[in-house]
Amino acid sequence: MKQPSRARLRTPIREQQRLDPSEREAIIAREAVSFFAEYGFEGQTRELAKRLRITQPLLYRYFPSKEALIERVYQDVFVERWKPSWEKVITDRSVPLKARLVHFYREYAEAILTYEWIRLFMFAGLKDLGLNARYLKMLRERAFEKVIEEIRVEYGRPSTDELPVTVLEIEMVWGLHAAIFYLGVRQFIYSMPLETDVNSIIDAKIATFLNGIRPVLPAKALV
Amino acid sequence: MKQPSRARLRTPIREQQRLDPSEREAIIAREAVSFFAEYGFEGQTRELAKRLRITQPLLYRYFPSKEALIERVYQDVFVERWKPSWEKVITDRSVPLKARLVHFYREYAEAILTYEWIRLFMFAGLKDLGLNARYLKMLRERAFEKVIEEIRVEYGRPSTDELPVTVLEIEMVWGLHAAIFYLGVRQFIYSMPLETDVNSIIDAKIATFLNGIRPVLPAKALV
DNA sequence: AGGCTTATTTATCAATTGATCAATTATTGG
DNA sequence: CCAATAATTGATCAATTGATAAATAAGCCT
Repeated sequence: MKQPSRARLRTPIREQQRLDPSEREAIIAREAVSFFAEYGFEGQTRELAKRLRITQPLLYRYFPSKEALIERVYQDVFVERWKPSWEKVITDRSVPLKARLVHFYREYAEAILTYEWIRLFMFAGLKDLGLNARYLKMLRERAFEKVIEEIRVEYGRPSTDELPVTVLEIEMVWGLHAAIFYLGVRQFIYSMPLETDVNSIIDAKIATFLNGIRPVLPAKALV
Repeated sequence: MKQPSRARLRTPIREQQRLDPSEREAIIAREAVSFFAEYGFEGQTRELAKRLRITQPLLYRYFPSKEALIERVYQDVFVERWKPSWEKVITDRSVPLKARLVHFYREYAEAILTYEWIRLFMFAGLKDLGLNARYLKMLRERAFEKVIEEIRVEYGRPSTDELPVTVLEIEMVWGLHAAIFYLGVRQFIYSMPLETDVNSIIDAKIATFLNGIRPVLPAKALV
């Protein structure tokens, strides 16, 4: 942080030190996201400290344990990156349904198709913890079920209040979700660069999805 | 470990010991598959030994290192479980195309939609090693490209020899693959039991796939 | 039965690794 | 400029963990 007051300032050999606690904490959390995404949660605290150019015990000044740091990573990646506005995008009936879905899924894909999100989510799943099930329950309530309700309305079918979402309907939405998620898996877990534009794939999948879901929608209500 | 030779034989409290080397090796390899699938490759050799009811150094009698044992696991799961007969199923033109695809994908799904296969594949991917890219290259050559060739023939399009597989075509196949694979992810990584029959999902996905791929096939050849 | 081969165990090493605590030093307020 | 606060480091602990070597003992062969 400090530049020796009277030293000739060539290349600043030493970088800053003694940061403001809130700043240091943010820096550690940010680097931890990148670090654990790369090495998994078995990544060593010493290695993380080295990347941060600090000593390993300093981590424990800011986080009581490695587990607490990992919890922070979950929070920053899986909770903070969910945008509540997406729920409004899905349900805004002043916009055509297909456009809404394209809007939502493009933005959602942009949020989760990152090295950090995809790998951390998979690491978390393999470790269990129930984090994934919890996240996907949230996703189902805030997105999947809303999508189905909007489709029901669009095609004049019974509301999901009258007739709960069926297994087949939810399975169709899962299929769309799988297609998007798998793009991330190919890139960031299999290290296979995509040869196509993500948005165009998403658009195509949504078109296929909207066609495919019609046959599995419940019959029109008897008014 | 030993059963006193003249002891009255009630419940055989201790099991056998001093197995034939080939048998012991097979037992270790089998348990290692299950063990690493559960805990990942950071699972400890002592823990594995405990599950095998043997001591940890004995593992090193049969495998020179932990890494060698992991290689064996890869071999047994990813190489041995691929059935060459599948390639004949795909290309057997005495059978209708859709039936062939259903046949292949159902059997393939049965092979990979297991706790061991799905989790080990994901663990391997996160660790890198290029194993996944290698496997998927094999899958592309032995299955994906054959599938596309058969579809081309079915619809009277140019052979993949004349006109190589296009990005859009392969992307369609990836989509089908993703749908199947993701069923395994939901079950064995997210611990979310499926509410539907796998085969019926596969059948539906194949139907959708065959519809969706028509528009992306290259134009008919000018004969 | 007895001895020999070798499968298996016991003991142990060296390197890691999460965590703790006291010493150090950068920075601020007076 | 100096002293107090506290951010940062150095030293170190205890538990793990992959691996090795010597001791033990199971079971086959004659």
